Amino acid sequence: MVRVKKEENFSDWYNEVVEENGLTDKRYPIKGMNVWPPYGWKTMLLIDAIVRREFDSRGHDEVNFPLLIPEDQFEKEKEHIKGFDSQVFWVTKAGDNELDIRLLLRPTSETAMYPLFATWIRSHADLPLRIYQIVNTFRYETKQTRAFIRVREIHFIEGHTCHATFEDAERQINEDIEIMRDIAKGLCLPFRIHTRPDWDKFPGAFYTKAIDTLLPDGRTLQIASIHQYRSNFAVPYGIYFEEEDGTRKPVFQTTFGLSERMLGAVVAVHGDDMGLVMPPPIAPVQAVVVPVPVKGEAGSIGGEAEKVWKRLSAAGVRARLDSRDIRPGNKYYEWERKGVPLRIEVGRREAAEKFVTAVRRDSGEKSRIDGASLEDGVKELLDEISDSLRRRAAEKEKLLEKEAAALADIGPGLNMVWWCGSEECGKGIDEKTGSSILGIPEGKQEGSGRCIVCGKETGTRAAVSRPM
RNA sequence: GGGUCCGUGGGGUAGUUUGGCUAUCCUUCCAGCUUUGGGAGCUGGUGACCCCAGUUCAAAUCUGGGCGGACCCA
Repeated sequence: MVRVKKEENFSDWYNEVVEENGLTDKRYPIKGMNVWPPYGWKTMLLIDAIVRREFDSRGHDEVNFPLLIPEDQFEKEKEHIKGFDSQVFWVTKAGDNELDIRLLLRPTSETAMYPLFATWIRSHADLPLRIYQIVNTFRYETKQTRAFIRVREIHFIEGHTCHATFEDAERQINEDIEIMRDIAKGLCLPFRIHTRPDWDKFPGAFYTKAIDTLLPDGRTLQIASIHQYRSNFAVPYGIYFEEEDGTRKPVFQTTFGLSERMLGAVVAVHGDDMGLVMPPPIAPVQAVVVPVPVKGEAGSIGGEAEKVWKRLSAAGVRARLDSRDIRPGNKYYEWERKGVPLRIEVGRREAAEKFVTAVRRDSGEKSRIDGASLEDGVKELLDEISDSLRRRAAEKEKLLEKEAAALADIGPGLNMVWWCGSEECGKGIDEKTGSSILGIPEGKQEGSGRCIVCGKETGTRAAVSRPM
């Protein structure tokens, strides 16, 4: 098998690395619907655990709504249905009978939840309502699919909130950004926030803020999005509440969506030519203990390695003992490809002198951890690896950002341009360069310049890139 | 929406043009021997022509349909 280098052919490298190291199995015979094997699923569950921790600790409650939505219920918000119409899976038959009211597989759960919200919310005392769910959603992608990044069955995390005022909904959006910061910290991923142009916002939304990450090939990947709905859904779905003065008003709503794309971004950003590099907070195996036996002492060295493994497990480190009867070099190779952050070697020297050898996946650096401080030493190293991954990713990301004064300057990476704000010029960039406007970046609106397309004076900066 | 190409063990492939022997090689997996501080070696073994129909003495190979996949253009 020819190994592909990451910088030479990112696309092939990605496909190979996710499939060969047990993150996904693409052999299931439906396009865009892949199997989660144990290693990949465990990683996703660890990401989900961080998500749950961040939502729960801020008072959001987890729920679970049905997969199927009746057609009439789906169709109440006109923009929304228009946006999803072409990619909905339908259930039209049950057994031999045609259904009177067709059912669809949720492409997202607004229209499943909102009729219930209308019954849950009576008065201002019921607000804010803040819930989320982690479920699979379905979208019939016709374009090329890619593991974790473009799929038809999506591992989706959706937060939904209802508020008494627009301002309170805006506060929620700021909190969503905080939640995103904390989740991204666990993934060791940098990200940027872009307010999407009007023609690219979520169907039915008032506005959309997207969380974008730069991939090493200079494209961008949207890993999350935050939507302000105002009362666009509350009115058609009848989600009204009674104010203290007795007046009846529609609620203000927001949503926050995340998905397995986060895992795709982790693979793309941190991986290298040897394979995966798993950030310690989400690594299914944080440290693998490998005995290095010599003739006649295999038994005692194996025993030492087992003790090390048990101590680490007891201390809360996700550790694994690899006692298979194959040569140590073979084990190193396998676990490196799987991206395990730390390898702990226990051989004759270690056993005799009461220490272990730790080898970092991110840098290859070897160090000696004294037996007495094994647990603390390993945890410290894992933290250092996380910090170093964050630093390295942020540095690489910064290199991908540049100024573009003319259309000809627009290339791979994140291009910062002046934009007059018109749809014509915005879409013109796409037509002429193949890159499109991601949106208005957070906190970069200073000074003024001439629109990169029409030359009109403007104070608006926009980020332009090729989306994945 | 329009077009092009492809489907051979778990993975990667040869063979298809010009129908014909026990379907090639690498890897994975299993067993034994052997070995163990960076992917060991030897021997043996398991395992495949996407599905249906047709042409033919004979189909992985040709024809039609289906299913699945990849790519290009709008």
